[in-house]
Amino acid sequence: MKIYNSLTKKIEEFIPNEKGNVKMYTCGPTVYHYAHIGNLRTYIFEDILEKGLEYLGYNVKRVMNVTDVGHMTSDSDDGEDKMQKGAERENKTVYEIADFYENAFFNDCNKLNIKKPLIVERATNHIDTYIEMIKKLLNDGYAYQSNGNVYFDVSKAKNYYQLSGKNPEELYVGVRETVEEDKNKKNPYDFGLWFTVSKFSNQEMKWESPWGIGYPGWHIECSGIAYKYLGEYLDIHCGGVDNIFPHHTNEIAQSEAFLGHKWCNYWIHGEHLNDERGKMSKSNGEFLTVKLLEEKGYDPLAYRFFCLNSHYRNQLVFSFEALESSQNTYRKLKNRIRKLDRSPNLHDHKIDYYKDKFKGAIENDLNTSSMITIIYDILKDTELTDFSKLYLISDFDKVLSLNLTEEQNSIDSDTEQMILNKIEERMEAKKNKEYDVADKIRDELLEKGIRLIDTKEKTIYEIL
RNA sequence: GGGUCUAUAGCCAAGUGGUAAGGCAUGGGACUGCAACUCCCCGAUCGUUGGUUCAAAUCCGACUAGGCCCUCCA
Repeated sequence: MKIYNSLTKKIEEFIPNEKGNVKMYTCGPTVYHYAHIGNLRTYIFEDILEKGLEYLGYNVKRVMNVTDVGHMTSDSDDGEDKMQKGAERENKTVYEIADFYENAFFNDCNKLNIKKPLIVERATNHIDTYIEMIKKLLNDGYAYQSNGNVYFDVSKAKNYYQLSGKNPEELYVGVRETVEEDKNKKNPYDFGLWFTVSKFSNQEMKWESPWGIGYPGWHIECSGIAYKYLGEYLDIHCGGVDNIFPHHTNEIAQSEAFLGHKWCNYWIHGEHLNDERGKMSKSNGEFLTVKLLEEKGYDPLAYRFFCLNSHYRNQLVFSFEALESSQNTYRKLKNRIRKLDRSPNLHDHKIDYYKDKFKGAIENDLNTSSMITIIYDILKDTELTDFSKLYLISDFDKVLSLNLTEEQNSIDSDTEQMILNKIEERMEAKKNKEYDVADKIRDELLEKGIRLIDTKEKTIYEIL
């Protein structure tokens, strides 16, 4: 499989440390608010990556964290913890906030057919691991204490700038006016490993540590959880592109300093979803959630389809017009598949041909757009029986997860009888040329999600 | 200022050196009492410009435009 590696900035052949097994770590959400659909795009990409690897025969062990502490709104002295801020906003405890939004997050994932990773861990469950790591980093001279906090010393790290591709002389600190420098640091790029209560007195979540009561920095949690569940060597680490610097850069620095060797071979990042104005964010523009899409009448899977029609490394511009178009495509595609004859009649001489094609699309840096094209190729192929087509499409849907071969929604017999009666009534009206009556019946049923389809012989219906 | 990515029809997008996949939308047609659903037909020489090559959307250079990152972010 070929995949783009942010570390080397090249498309590379993927070779896991252990043949056939993949250790994959993906950064999870900070559960202080709902996820917007841009956040979710990254999780869709990671889901495809995981399922794609499995389709190719790999055994994937995937771990994800849930950040419920330590993620600051800024790195200066007066930075607030995002969770704390969320709790104050809603007048709840941070634990209540975490529970609520973690739940909401996985709910959204569920609607988008994003599989929950094998291991999902809260940051606050592993304080002892972070403390153990920080102790060693201090002991080995990679970290230092200053004014009650513990910082990682960036100047001690090897290749600190490799992933971000930055040049230390040209890095401007505080390019944005709102960013303030932390005076406790030796080097402006140093980052916090442990904060003490001395500075954040209103912090609700705090733990004992050798450096005083306090709480961990954001970056150490991912390194800690990855280390605890996946050991010393990682094959893949994912996240959104915005995490390349500083989050992933810092993870590499502290993990490799702690472990004493190279940690992760492949860094794979998903591009952002933009709107007409640029990057989508919670603070700028419309806050688009899965719930909102549903309220506007969109199927969450149409959004998944929209994302898959593009490439994970391409920025994608969201608009309701574009989503509408995807929903249309998605609906039509499912319609075509639904009309295939399900009676068993496997005709296999081209089955492997298409499976290989599909694998080729996965192996080509996760070319989801091509995967979808292959579905259309199959539908058009006159050398395949309907049954073979269904077999192939449902096989590919293990990766795509678009419910492509889902059967028509079923209804109970009472409803069915009601519909049949209405159709009968409408036929009568049509015979008598009472088109007003006929159209009214049609409209009423449509409102209930039942579409009448007039064919030459008779009228049939479809559940939407 | 530094870094990085992108540029293919109205929109999404494939293409990884051999004469431009696919989908949506639009238009035309079939079907219909009218529609809806469905089916059929129709569109681009690939940002600009040099170069390498028998051959380039595909490789190299320049230019132009745009996105993102440079301690909130997926």
